[in-house]
Amino acid sequence: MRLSRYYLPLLKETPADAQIASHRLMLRAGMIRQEGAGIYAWLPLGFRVLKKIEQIVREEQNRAGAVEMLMPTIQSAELWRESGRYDAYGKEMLRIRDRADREMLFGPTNEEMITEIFRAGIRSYKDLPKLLYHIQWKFRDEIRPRFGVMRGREFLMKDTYSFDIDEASARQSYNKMFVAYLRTFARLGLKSIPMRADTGPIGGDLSHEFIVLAETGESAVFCDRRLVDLETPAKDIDFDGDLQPVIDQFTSHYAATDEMHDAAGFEENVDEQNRVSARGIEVGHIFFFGDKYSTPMKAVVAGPDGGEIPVQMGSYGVGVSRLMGAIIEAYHDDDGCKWPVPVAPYHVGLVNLRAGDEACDAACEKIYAALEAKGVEVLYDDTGARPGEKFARMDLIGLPYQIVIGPRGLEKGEAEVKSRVDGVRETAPVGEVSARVANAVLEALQYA
RNA sequence: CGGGGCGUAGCGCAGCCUGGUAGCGCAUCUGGUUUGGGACCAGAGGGUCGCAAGUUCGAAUCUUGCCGCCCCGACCA
Repeated sequence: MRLSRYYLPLLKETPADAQIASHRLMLRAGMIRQEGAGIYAWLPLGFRVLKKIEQIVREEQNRAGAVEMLMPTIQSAELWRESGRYDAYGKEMLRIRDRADREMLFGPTNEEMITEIFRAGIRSYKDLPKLLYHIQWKFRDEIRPRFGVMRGREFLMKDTYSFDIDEASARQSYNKMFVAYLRTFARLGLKSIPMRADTGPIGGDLSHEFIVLAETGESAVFCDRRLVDLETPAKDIDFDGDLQPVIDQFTSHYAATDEMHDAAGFEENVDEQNRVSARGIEVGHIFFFGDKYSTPMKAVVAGPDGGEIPVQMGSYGVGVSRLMGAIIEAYHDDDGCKWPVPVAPYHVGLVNLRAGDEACDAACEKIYAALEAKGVEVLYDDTGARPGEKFARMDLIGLPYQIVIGPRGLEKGEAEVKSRVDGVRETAPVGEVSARVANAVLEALQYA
């Protein structure tokens, strides 16, 4: 993409409303624009990152055996009356009416709808288990939206729903999502820590929040350092095999958010040097809730003996748009974002220091074409801006690699390559620079 | 929802207390000089002062109501 054709409204000054780094940088780097309290438009640069996060989430869901679909954002009140949540949900639910004065709502989640869809198509225990998901915009009329996309009212969420014949089978579904989440967050460059979450009135131990450690996190968290060092399950893990050992590994050490924290237990069970007290961002939440919806909504299947059995359900959410904020919180410095390659809006920023100069233009065009041919995504700064401004904005938007072409270097046949993550700058022969950078990018994408 | 604050040019702000020509920096446009870390000179354009009502000869400024946004707390991906 040529910057001259792009829409990239950068802000030189720090927006007064933005309190945390990710919000500030998303506004400054022209990735989002606020359209209302907790409501954001996704500008081209931010949209690309959002789509990449979404795609990684999708790939890991598919790998775990979940099946993608898409449910609408608008739902009817009728459905929610069946589960009893229409009245219970309160003011967080945005309620609207259509022209016939029918009560509708903008979905804050989809348990009711997926249950309705499930019961319409499944009759027998032989058709179980089922694992369905979608990635769709949600609206929750939060009392206090804040921190940009970290707590928006409208947000993009991946929500999966599991349907099983009994609790043992449901646990396997739960474990699949548990492993899928560990892999998803790792691929996004994040260290996530599963923490036992409050299961509410249902009880049991089948609810975990996935927390990313970050100074600006909304909740205080406590965990055992050994958890942080555990290895992410490999991509060839057998999702239909016994996942329990992996889950046990990740749940055997102390980890709790402040509402579940037991200070005495923490000190008793965790050596002092392994105690981590930090702040975290909740990026995922998995939950088993049994027949909470299937019984009132009559989502039943015929069992082996012909009797009706309410299905055992679970739901599994990932805050896709929130993840973007979490990634920036983890990867930035004073100058801007430092995108990990897999989610970077473009892999390479090609900086033409003297647009209009024949030699510079020609060298840039050649590199641009060579990189694109290899599948490397390039944002080519072909504008007439001054060098200082070009450097500053490349650092701000934080593409992993910058290739700098200027008259000074060209005289010696050299290009400069800067790695945004570590700030290391190297020179390379102009003829080799595209191959060298392409290799680095493609290697970083291998992880998947 | 309770507490605090803000709304003036695209962005960041001053002016308001003490009513009287709407201002500054950045950005934008034109011309010129520049060009390896957010340039310089000269000129120009751009404003329903959040909305409405009231007080007044006169309101960005005072009063009332409404709307929007931000921050702190209880809830959430």
